[in-house]
Amino acid sequence: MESRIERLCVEKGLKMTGQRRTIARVLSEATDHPDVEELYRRATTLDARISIATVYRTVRLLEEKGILERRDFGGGRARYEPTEHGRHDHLIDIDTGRVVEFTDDAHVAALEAIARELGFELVSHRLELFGRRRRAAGERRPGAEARRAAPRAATRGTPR
Amino acid sequence: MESRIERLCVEKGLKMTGQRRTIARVLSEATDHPDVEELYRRATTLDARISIATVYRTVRLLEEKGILERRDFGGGRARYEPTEHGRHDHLIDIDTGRVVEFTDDAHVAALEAIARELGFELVSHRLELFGRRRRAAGERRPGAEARRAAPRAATRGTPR
DNA sequence: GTATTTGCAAACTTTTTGCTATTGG
DNA sequence: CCAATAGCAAAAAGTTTGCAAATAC
Repeated sequence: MESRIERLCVEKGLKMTGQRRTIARVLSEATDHPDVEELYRRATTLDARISIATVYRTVRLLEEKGILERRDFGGGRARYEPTEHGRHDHLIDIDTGRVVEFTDDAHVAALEAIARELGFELVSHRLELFGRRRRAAGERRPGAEARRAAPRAATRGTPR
Repeated sequence: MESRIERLCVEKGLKMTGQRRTIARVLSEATDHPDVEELYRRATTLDARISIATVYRTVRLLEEKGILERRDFGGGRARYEPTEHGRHDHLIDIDTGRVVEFTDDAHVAALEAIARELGFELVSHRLELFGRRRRAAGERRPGAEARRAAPRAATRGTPR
């Protein structure tokens, strides 16, 4: 079956190689925000003859075509997600790194107003909230070290 | 004269070497958001025996001490600015790359509400607006190519 | 059939690090 | 004096690219 992303690729007139089909499928099935290495891992599970260079070239191409969007949640790696119709922003759990999506309908208007006040027309925006899970009374949260480390998501040279 | 950043360093008990003093001064005098290479350039103008490794180590240290804040405006390089008392966000002119600062007092409350609704306590946030200068009627704006290229600020491998 | 795409490995950019020499307090 | 820091050059990590072989249309 043809994946959603594959359909979009065809619509854009892209030549559909086996590799692209596989990557498109991985992207269509993803509900998170994988980085290139993760995409590569998932893709090679389905088809071993895909190189990481192809994954890089493909995400770049799909981004240029407006099919994918590149995100940066800190940590030095670009992460990707399919372009959605409904625009949304992200909240990152600083203890676990988990990403929660939310929409900010009412918000965008406020942002537009801010931009206009500064003499600009708002083209796009990036809003990321960093938060900590609120626990019920008495509930304990993860170790203190994690709490110290998390706020600055992994500095570049993090060993795997 | 002791620069503002240098004073903060001393307060934090940091050993003030000549190099750090120079970098602190450069940071204190900056009104923009320089990346490491730019800091290095400015610092070596004042004192030639500063290595780029020291600049990297210093910004990292100052960031850990809460004296500096790391920003990412796209383009693959981290940019730095002294921690301000008044919190502010950024609007990036997608035609010129110029960064405009603004405060969003009323906004933060709204963000906190969003986080709370999702079950989180807001720790920090990142808000960047990307906009285009609004011109008076009849005024022309920069070439169309620039407009196409700008939204994705320079991909990694940009030649100097 | 031919223009595109792939794999591979090498190059490149940004950032970190090991080691020795230097220096601030 | 001695722990902390600097310089240098090499290593990492992420990403891009040149080129020959493979492939979609």
